[in-house]
Amino acid sequence: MKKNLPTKNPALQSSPRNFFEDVFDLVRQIPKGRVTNYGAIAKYLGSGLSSRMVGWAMNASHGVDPPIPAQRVVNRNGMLTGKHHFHTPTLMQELLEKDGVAVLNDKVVEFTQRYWDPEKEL
DNA sequence: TTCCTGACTCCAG
DNA sequence: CCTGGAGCCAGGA
Repeated sequence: MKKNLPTKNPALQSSPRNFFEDVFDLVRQIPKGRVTNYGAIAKYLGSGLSSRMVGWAMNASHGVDPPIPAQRVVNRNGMLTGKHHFHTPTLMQELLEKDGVAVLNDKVVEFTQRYWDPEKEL
């Protein structure tokens, strides 16, 4: 029993609803101008999760309402590894800059200062 | 069912 | 400092 969800998103229909729900919910809580990484989300959400799963969830975040600020999730080095999964390869950076986050060479500038740790902030 | 792949991370060399 | 391999969990072929 994990289907029959009232959603049009196929990813949400055939997967553990909690997982996506939790990831999306947490990502939405990332403050504007801050960023976090996949591992931190995985760790915060629970023990069994791996960072790959978080990226996998982000892959399903398109077309979700309310929108997911997926641009605020980068890898542990602050690099925009997921940029190619956006509508355009430059969209992720553009969204971050709109958030007031400078990006240089696919990396978040001053990543350690911008870093937002859910375990500490929540 | 087995095998491959992935928006990641850690550890060894 | 950089590279490579293993671990990770779920989904698709």
